[in-house]
Amino acid sequence: VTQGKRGRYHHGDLANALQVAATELARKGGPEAVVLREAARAVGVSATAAYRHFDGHGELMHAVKDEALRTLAAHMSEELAASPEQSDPIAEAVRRLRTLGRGYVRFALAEPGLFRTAFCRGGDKVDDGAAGFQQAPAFHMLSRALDELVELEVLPAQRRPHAEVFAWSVAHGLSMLLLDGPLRHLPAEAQEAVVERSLDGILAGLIPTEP
Amino acid sequence: VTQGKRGRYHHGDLANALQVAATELARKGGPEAVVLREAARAVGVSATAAYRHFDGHGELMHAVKDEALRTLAAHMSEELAASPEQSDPIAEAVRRLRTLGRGYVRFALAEPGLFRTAFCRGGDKVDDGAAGFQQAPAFHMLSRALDELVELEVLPAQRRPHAEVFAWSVAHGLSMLLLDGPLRHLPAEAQEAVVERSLDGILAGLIPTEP
DNA sequence: TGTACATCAGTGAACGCGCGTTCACTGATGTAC
DNA sequence: TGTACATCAGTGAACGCGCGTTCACTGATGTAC
Repeated sequence: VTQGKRGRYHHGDLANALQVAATELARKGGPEAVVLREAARAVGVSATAAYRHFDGHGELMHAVKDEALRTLAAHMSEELAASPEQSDPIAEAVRRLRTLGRGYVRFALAEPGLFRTAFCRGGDKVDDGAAGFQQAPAFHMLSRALDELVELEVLPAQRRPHAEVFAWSVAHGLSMLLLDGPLRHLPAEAQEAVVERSLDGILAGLIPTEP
Repeated sequence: VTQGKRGRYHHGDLANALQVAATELARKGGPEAVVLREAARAVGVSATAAYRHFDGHGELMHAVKDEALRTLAAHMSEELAASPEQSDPIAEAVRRLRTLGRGYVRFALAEPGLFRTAFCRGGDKVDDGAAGFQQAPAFHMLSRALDELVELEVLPAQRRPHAEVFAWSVAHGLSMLLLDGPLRHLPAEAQEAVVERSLDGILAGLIPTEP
């Protein structure tokens, strides 16, 4: 695709450009800010042009949600890569689970617009079935960390079923409460304390410990 | 206040009537459905009349959020009263914690419009400080149940701080994931399983158990 | 008990807004011969 | 290599919508004397 030519009639990559612009709107203003006309304006194209590439506002929204979800997963991967690996395999598996959870909440706090958009209502494809979420990259990372804990025999096998949902619920709920909920005015240090305590709760909820 | 006289010029209880109507809109359609003009229409009054009693849409919204929160707390209380009391004090405290959590999630699933409205953005008073949420009735019930567990020495005192936030996060996150999130298409029985497993997680996360 | 008048609680018309979407169109591109 | 023409990817004007809010107003209520 040629590029750089200004003012050319055929954009060449409009679908992509619109999605990028719309995602930027979401980043700055959350799901309500994802406005088809404004994305077109940002790209320098008439609103109508968007209809060549998206079925309408709903489809554009869905594309943005997808990208937000991918960005969340990428952020979690990065945090995983950034924190030092442990030599002890158990400590390493635990570290992964913790880091994944912390990455989730941190992303929510760092990119509230994208996070809200990723989990807002509407803009769903009809065909995503009951278990489609299991293909989500973030979910997959979480599953692998939990499987590892089972293999290392620190997470008892009978606690394995639905463990993802439990861990996910903690991270997600905490994110929402800190972002838009009753915890939204907590000072930064209290926020951190609350996050770490909740991560403790995930681990304690999964890994048996003697009193 | 006299009532029953139809078509009288002075309503007598307009503020209340508008709040009830607006809450009903929220119940049926979530926060976006809370429309000042529609609430006025439902009461049979001009839109302008609402401005005698509310500063505008934001204040009406705030009133609805407050009521939704109170309804959630009431629902949790009811579930508590409905489930049989245990004679063993420890079992009883555990049952309370579990029932509270289950009541929270069940309310979310039974009244999605109110639940979403209770936790939507916007419509906040400026004066609710950093710790205002601790006065919320639902939070208070949760705190009491946790205090009881400490007194009975099943919840170690060093785990007490922020325990509310952890428990709340599980219930809230699970509710959101089931309602609008990736778990939204889970069949009913899988939903129940996931709820119970997550409640297990709350308890295991707080109460030490030997392997 | 009656009357004047301030105050309260409504009315209805109007405004501006920006959205998503449709319509008939036109300029650019690429392919067949 | 040139030309005719189908197709593709844009344009710009227009529509209807319903919202929150403001404005000047009027009917009802209650109080002072």
